[in-house]
Amino acid sequence: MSDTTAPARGAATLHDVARAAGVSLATASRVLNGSTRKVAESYRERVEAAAEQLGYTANLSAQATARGTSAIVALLVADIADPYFGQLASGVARGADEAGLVVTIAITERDPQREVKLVRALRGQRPRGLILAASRVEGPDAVGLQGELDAFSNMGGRVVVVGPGGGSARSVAVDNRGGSAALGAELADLGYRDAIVVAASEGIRTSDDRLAGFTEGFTAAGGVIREVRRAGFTRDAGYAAASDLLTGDVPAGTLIFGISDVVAIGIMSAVRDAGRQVGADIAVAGFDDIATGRDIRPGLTTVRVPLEDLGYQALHAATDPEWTPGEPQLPLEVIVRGSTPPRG
Amino acid sequence: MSDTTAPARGAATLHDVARAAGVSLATASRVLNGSTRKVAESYRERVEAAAEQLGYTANLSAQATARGTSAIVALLVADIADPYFGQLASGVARGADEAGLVVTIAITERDPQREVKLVRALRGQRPRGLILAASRVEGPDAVGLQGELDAFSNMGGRVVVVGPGGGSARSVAVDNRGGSAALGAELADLGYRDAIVVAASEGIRTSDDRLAGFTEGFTAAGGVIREVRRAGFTRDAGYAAASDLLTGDVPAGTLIFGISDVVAIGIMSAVRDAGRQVGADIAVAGFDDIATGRDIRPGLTTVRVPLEDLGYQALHAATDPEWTPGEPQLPLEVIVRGSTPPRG
DNA sequence: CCACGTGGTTCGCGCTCAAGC
DNA sequence: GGCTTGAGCGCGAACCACGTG
Repeated sequence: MSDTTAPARGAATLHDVARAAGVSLATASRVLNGSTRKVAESYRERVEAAAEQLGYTANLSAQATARGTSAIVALLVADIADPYFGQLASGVARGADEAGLVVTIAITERDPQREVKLVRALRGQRPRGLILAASRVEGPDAVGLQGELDAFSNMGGRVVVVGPGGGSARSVAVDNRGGSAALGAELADLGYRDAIVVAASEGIRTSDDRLAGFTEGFTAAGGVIREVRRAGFTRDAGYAAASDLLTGDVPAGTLIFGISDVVAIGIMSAVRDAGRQVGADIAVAGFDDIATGRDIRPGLTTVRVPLEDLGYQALHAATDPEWTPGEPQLPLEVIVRGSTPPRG
Repeated sequence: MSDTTAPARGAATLHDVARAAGVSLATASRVLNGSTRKVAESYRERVEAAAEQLGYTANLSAQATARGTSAIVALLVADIADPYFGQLASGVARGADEAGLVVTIAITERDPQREVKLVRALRGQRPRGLILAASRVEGPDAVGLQGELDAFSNMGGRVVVVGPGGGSARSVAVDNRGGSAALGAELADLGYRDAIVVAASEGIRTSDDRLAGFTEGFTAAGGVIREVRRAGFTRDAGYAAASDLLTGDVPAGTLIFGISDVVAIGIMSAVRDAGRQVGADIAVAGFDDIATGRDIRPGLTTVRVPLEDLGYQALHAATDPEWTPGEPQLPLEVIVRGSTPPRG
């Protein structure tokens, strides 16, 4: 008469379940945590009942050490409160859930040094995959990163970069150049002739590509890029850049293209705070189509990128053994809203 | 002449490091992963050098099984793309980072059944703490949840509920009632007399408290709640409720209070799509003060709750052994913006 | 001879998987 | 065939074995 059904301090172990069911550890393991081998129905039922009754849940850490591989995917973003990363993370989470994986998240705060440290720390978890959603994998800042990333790869983990990839990592990319070229062309068609671009620092591929594409599309259709301001990817950077811009002489009818929607929203606020009007006076456009762009007035003209799908694809790139780069190239779409009314 | 410095397939283990440094496992363990015991400087250096050179990082899973406790905190949110949860998660992540913890995140999609499954799955990780940011821990839906939560507690994990807590779980709460009472009073002072509230279902504490508080503050100052509509916590729910509302007769000067900013933003869009104007015509107010509320026009009147701090506190509630409920009650502040202009 | 301080050995954490009966 | 036994995953923490004073 042993105290079999004790709720126990500290989780029930597989051992407890096996004992309660009167079978061996291996048998219990087979029925509860998959295996190719079969086990007789009668045993299976007993084990399942015991597990249920003890509230057993496999200890994933132990499983991971025993199996040598974990069920974890790590996600690295610059700022989870930023809607861009939020939507992306949504897709990652959905995919992970479907695949029975758990996602751990870390925030770089856009600090390359911090990012290196985080990758190193995350490596400790031996995740199956690592998704980098906000990093420059090239350039001088990335020197330490590459080392960590390689170490991660050598460990058997898969590295996925969202955006322009580099090196051995898989990458899930968006056609930034093509999308902004289409945006530029469309806006020129609407009658805009003078544009200012608020971009990030040179060397940041996403920014460079969007700038290049926009320039291409806009000038080809007869527009002129008056100026390129260097800011960052945040709302406040956009606000500051535009505020500064507007202390100078910006004629009505000028278009300001923010390198991302978040930046563009900062620009819109700055325009208004400078006593100007968004739309007919100063037009604003962005890139990404975050949800907010739909609810602000005037609506924000932008290029829609299916962010959630992007995250979903990143997850699969990180976990599917056979995966071919640039699989389903995500469809981009120019969306014209009130922030860029047609210009006579 | 053994192949000591081999980069190795599959991560370097503590064993590798010890061998490379010519010491025992225990010594290597002592220098790399804390211990009360000392080890001679000469050994220490050799171990550290070897670890550095092999790119060693402790296997957290193995550590967790050996120690019997992990360095993980689990976070459960309804939707990570929702700015409310995004900002909250930001604070959780910051606190975790400071404490050397890793956070794993899961999305409930506001589905109670799903939530139960997730808690069970997360339990497998044996996290040190579990933060529930979006759940009703009371009511009929919560019956299964409570069981999982108890199991989690019995395992030695700490459960923290963001919002009105229940049962044995710690909770980090916001004074929803007081905040919305203040908001109601302030709006009545501005001259509003008729209000419609778009809330969530009855039984959801956050919604109930905000509704009760608002009613209290608004009526005490002479206002009248004309109607309470039941929707949900999403932008689309707010939009739908308000659209429906506006097919009926809603006189100018009416105030619509959305149970959260996200809902309020949906309401604003619906108001506009119905051909009405936000502000002097139909006034709108929300709760939370998400970042977007500052950038839309007119600005959204709301109650500011320091969401990031809330997340930060939740993390500490989940990890600090000595922690007293309702420690620093978070300061709330009514913020009046253009969506509720003073009414003659 | 007995503390003490420092390094090594060994067992076990909870689990999986290959080999045995 | 179906189940069990046993070895081992990477690590931590007792425990033991020395060498000093």
